[in-house]
Amino acid sequence: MSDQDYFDEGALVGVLTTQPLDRVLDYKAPEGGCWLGAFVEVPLGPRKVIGVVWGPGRGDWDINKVRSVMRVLDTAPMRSEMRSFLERAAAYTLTPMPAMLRLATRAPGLGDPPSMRKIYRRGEGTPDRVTAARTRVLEFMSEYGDLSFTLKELAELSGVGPSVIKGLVKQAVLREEDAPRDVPFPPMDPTLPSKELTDDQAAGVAALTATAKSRDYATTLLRGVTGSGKTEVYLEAVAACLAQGRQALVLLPEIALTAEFLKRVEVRFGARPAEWHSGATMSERRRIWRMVGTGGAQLVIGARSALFLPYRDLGLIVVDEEHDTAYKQEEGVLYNARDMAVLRASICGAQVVLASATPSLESWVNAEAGKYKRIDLTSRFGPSVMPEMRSIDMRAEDLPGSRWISPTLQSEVKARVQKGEQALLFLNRRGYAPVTLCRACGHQVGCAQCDARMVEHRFLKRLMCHQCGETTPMPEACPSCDAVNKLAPVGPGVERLSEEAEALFPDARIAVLSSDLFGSARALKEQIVEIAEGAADVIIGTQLVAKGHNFPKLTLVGVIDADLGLQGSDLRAAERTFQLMRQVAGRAGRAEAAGTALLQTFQPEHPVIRATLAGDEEGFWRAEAAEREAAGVPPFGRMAGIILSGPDVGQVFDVANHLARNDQPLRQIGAQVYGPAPAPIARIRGRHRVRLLVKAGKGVALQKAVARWVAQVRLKGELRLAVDIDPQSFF
DNA sequence: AGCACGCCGACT
DNA sequence: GTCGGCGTGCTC
Repeated sequence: MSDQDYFDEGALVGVLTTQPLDRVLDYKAPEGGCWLGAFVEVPLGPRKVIGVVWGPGRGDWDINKVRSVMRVLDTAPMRSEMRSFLERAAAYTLTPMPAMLRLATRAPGLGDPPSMRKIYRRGEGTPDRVTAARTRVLEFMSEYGDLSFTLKELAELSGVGPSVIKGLVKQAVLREEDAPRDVPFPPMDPTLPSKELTDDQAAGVAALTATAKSRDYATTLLRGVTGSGKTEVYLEAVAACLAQGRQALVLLPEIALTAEFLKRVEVRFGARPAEWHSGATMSERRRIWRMVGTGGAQLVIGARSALFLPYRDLGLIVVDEEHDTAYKQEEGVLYNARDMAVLRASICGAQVVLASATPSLESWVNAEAGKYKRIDLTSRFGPSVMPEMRSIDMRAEDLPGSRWISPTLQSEVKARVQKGEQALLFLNRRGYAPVTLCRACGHQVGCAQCDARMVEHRFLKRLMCHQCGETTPMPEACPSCDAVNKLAPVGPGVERLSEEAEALFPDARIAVLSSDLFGSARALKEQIVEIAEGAADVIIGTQLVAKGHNFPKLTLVGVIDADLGLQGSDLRAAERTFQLMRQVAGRAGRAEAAGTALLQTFQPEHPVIRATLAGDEEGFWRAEAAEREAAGVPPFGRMAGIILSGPDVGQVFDVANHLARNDQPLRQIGAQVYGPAPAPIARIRGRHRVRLLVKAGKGVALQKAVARWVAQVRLKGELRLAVDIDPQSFF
């Protein structure tokens, strides 16, 4: 610690708290002084709050009102890497620092003294009677007695009930002691043997190990289809990192955090890692938070928020299934864990491994540009097995305007159900946002003001653009081919699709899988497991893909609307369709029955559709990249979403319109603003939500311009404004 | 975020 | 009279 990091008693220090005040507050250092990064308790109005010493005080507050830090907490100070990470993440996502600090202090009882628990040790006494159960406990204790166990652990591990333990305590055969609850995690052993590696796995491991030894920042895209052993490869990167004495973090989409995965980790390293997820109890969270800070946890397996734990020396972050949309936090602080992992690693000199069978286009472009290294694993089962893939030309199908399952797809589904197999009807989109399309010529009605598609709003009898808010009356005839009464909304919500499926397949068990329908990721995960085991014949879903689940009975995938995303309303729709195809390919290779994938499309000749059907990954990415580059959208341009919300629609729109009109700060960087338009979820808990979309060139200072732009409005009352840099969905 | 202050309706 | 509704504003 340098002199500048220490503050003598009475010196002015700046303290960052989690209170939403827009500045660091001045306090006097307490008796005994304090230091940069120290967690402190400070008085704020009538309350005590927790904060972090962020630097010297500014001295611009009335000195008579400046109060003293009450105490320095008995917690490892926040390291300078962590402070810069939070500052840079805040600047990137335009998040106020207090909200950022809240993310980083998501552990309960930070200010409490260490909590204690009872542990059991061998005592002096001898049992009055020797029973089989007592013998088991004593044998267990003589072998492992120098470790400490709680009542529950000791009972379970020696195979007796808790009353047996209590009985032995009474006779002083065992001794009850108080011990701190937050104890280090068992050490990981990186020297245990790995699984046998194939040549290309070994080459990948060698490359990642070399990077780990350099202790420099680097990001590697690890591509490998299902069954290619990418988990084995990145676990060796973890081993190399642990062998360097540094900590490692494996991020998984919440739903992929399974007992099965943890078992593999335990086999490789001989102990259970720390598990950080939404279901963790308060005391588990507290233990992990503390132990990560003191080095008592070497390996953390966690969901995205594990990125904000106070690691003492983080050397590796693995982002598994890096393409997964669950990495984007959509509430509160809006951040993408994959991007934040790269940021954090670049600050603390760690390496990042982005693992996926089907990388996001962003990562593919970064690897192509040489910003990321790239390791490709081929399947250990030979060339990847692709399902039989065909398009269904919807222009040739006889289908009324209100239905979406074509006769061809319908008969294929029926055939599978009769054989006792499963079929998945995949809707590449969440929520209800239909596209207006001509069933005679396939023309999609586009917006005259921008390049998005028009969406029908039945109750208004108008078409609306969800990007810029433009509306027109519902036309009678197709603007392209003049056919009358052929315009129809396509892309039904999952609920409407399930109604259609129930009518078409009355004897089949139909399950709807949509994240909107489940309260928690856990409930969704349970449902997925049941379905995988055969609890449904027809699955209707938007997102069960890419979660690492195996569906042995699934032999048919029908993509209801493969065209979504080909015209700009949801950038990633084509990407997700392609990822789904690859996932199905992986499953078809393992299941006994051959897989078939059918894409319903009005544009079978489109390059993206053709590459998807051909299973040509590089071709797909090149076609998709070309589309996005032409449209100037991410990753070839930058975007920001502004969501205004409040209980009064009119008021929300007024502010949004005011912002849209006063766009000078955006025009200065050549950015355009679209909207206001209803947000993806137009109303949440009685609050109306309206969105503005900003589109800018690649090299511009987007955040600064957006910050100056939104600073023009002062929000009164219930009105809220949130900025979403790099939004995931656009309509 | 909390919590106090403060200024108008239906209760003892 | 006064209990309490939640709008407005302050916290180093």
